[in-house]
Amino acid sequence: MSTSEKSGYHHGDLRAALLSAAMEMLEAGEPFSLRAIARSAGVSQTAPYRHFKDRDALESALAVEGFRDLLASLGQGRNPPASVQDLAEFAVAYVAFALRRPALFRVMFGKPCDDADDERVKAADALHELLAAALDQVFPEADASALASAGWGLAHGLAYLYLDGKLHAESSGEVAERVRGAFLAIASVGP
Amino acid sequence: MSTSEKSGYHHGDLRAALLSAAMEMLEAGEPFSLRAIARSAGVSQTAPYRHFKDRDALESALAVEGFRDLLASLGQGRNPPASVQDLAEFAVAYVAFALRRPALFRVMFGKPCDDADDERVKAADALHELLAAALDQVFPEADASALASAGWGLAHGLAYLYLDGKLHAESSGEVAERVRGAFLAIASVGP
DNA sequence: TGTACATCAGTGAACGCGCGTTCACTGATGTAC
DNA sequence: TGTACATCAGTGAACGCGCGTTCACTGATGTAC
Repeated sequence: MSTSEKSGYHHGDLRAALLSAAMEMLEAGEPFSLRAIARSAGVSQTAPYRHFKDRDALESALAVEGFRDLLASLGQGRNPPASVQDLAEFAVAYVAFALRRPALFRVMFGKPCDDADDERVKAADALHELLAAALDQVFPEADASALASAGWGLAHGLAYLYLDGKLHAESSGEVAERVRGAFLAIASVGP
Repeated sequence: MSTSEKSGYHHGDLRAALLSAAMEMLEAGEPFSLRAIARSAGVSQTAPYRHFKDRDALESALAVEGFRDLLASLGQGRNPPASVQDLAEFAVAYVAFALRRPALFRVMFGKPCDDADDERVKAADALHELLAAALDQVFPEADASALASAGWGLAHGLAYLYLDGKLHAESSGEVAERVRGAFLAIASVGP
C-alpha cells in the first residue's frame, strides 16, 4: 500500500507487479513459487524479498486480495437479500468464484490463518460478517450465527467438492443450478 | 490385498507396513513423502516402488483406506437415520472425523480424483451414496440428490472451515454442538 | 546551484535442502526335475 | 532328496530438479548544506 503509492523508483511499483504476476500465475494454474513470480515479473529472484518478508507474506497478500474480490463478487449487482432465494444466489456466486479462480481460492483457504497477519484475518472475518448480516436480514428471529455458519459451510463445501472432483457438472450453469437446488432443498425440509 | 496375504517373504508384508507407516506420519502431522515413509518403515528408499507405481499410487491407497474408515465411523453404532436430528449427527461425525485425522482428510479430498484409480473413485462414490440413502430415508418425498449434495456440502464445508481455522471452537464438544446447531438451523428455516 | 552523503531498490552468486525417480545390482524364496 | 534355475523383494548409489533464503554487492534516487 504505502509502497504502492510512490512510483518512479527503479521499477515503479514492484510490489504490485509481483502480486499481479502471482495472480496471473495462479489463474493460469501454474505452480506458485517466489522464484517463478520474480522471473515472470522480469526481476531477479531475490528482489521480492525487498517487499515480502518471505513466501508466506506474499501468499497472505494474495489471500487478502482474494477475499476482497470474493466480497465484491458477492455484493455486486445485488440488493440486500430478502428471501431464501436471494440467499441461494449468494451460495451460487460463492461457488462460481471458487470455480472461476480455483488456485486463488485454495490459497485463501488452504491453510490455518496465521493470527500474525492481521489483514488476512480481518479479510476472512469480513466475509463471515457479510454472510451473517445477510442471513440476519432474511431471518431476523433465528440464530444468525448458526445460520451463517450453515450457509457458509454449505457454499464452501460445495465449492470444494466441485473443485476436487467429488461432485461433477458439465457446465458452470449446471453447477449454479445444482448449488441453488441444494440450498433450497435443505432450507425447506423443516423438522 | 493379494500382496498382503502372502507373508514370510523378505519383509513379510511391506505394502501394509508402508501404508501404516504413512498413516502414522499423517496422523503425526509430519510431511508426507515416499522417502520418509520408506525410512520410517526401516527400508531402503526405493523399496516402495516394488509396491506402488509412484507417489500418487500410494496416496490413492491411503485415500481409499481413509474413505473406508470414514464410512465406518459414519455407520458405527448408529441405526438408520429417522429424523433430521439423526442426520445432524451424521454431519457431526463427519466433521469430527476430519478434525481427528486432518492430514488424511486432506489426502482424501485434496486433489481432483484421477479417474484412473477405480478403487478411489468407488470409495468416494460409496460415501456419496451412503449420504443419499440416509437422506432418502428421512425425506422420501424430497429430491434425494439435491438434499444429499446439500448435506454433504454442509458437513464438508464446516469440516474445512474448522480445519483451516476460518471457524473456531475451543473443544471437539463445542465443534459438535456448532455443527449440530448449523445443521438444524438451516433445516428449519423453510421458504 | 552544485557537491557529498545517506538511503534503499534491485543484483548475482551461492548455500543446503528433500524430493521423486532410474538403474544395475544382490540375495532370498519358491519350483521343476 | 538334492541340485539348477527362475522369480521377485529389497539395496545403494546416483540423476536432476526447483525451491526458499542468505550474503555482500551495485547503482539509482532523494536530501542537506
